[in-house]
This record gives sequence, structure tokens and C-alpha cells, in this order.
Amino acid sequence: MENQQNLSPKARIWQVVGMIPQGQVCSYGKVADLAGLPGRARYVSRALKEAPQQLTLPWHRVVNSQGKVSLPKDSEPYREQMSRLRTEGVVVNQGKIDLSKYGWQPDLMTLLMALPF
DNA sequence: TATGTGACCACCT
DNA sequence: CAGGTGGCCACAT
Repeated sequence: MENQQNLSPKARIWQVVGMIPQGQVCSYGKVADLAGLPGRARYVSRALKEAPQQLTLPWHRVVNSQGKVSLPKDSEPYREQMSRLRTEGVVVNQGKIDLSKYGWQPDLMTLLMALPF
């Protein structure tokens, strides 16, 4: 894995999202932090929307800090995300995911490799 | 140049 | 636990 300082902000975000393991989720804010963009959660959502489909990112593993899917409940994307999550075994109760159980926390090694020096 | 808008968040009531 | 507030920042108007 190479130094993420060289990558564009969007690319760093995509890379971080790509690290989220199956069956786990991560919040927009945390993704931003890990990408070296503290406090820029909203930018993560935009980066995901603009992500080339070619990357086949696990975008569905990104939820908000309350453990909820940040999409209109009546939309197709919402159903898509819910479906993918449940397929991976993530339990969603009342539209909420228990982050203490499914929240992703990168191991130390991964963290050291990802953070800027 | 100014204003409104988000697939957000931390903090305070 | 539910709202309200201020902060955030790229983008569209």
C-alpha cells in the first residue's frame, strides 16, 4: 500500500471505504478522519456519489454516526443499501445498526499504514 | 460575490 | 431519546 498523501482527497476516501470488511460498517465521519480529512463527513458522501462504479466500492458499509442509513427511506438506493447490508449479516433494527457490534475499527497496523506521517 | 444545499457530526437542551 | 444549532466545504445558481 502506498503513501496516501500523494492521492487526491477523493481517492483517499475511496481507499478507506475499500478497507471496510464485509459484515461491518463505518461512519462518514470516521472514514473522513481515517482519510486524513477530519471533520469533513459531508465530503465523504459526495465522494461516494462521485465514485466511479468501476471501483466497485462497498459504499453500503458507510452509514451515519447514529448507525442509520443516510438515504431517503422510500428510495431505491436506500433499499439497495439495506439489502446489501443484511446479505452480509448486518442486523438492522428499527432502521438502526448497533455500531458497538458492527462498527469497524481498523487494526493498529492498518491505521499506521493509512495515516499520513 | 452571495446564497442555498446536502448519502454529516459534535454538542447542548 | 428527540430536536436545535453551528460548523463543515464542494457545487450549483
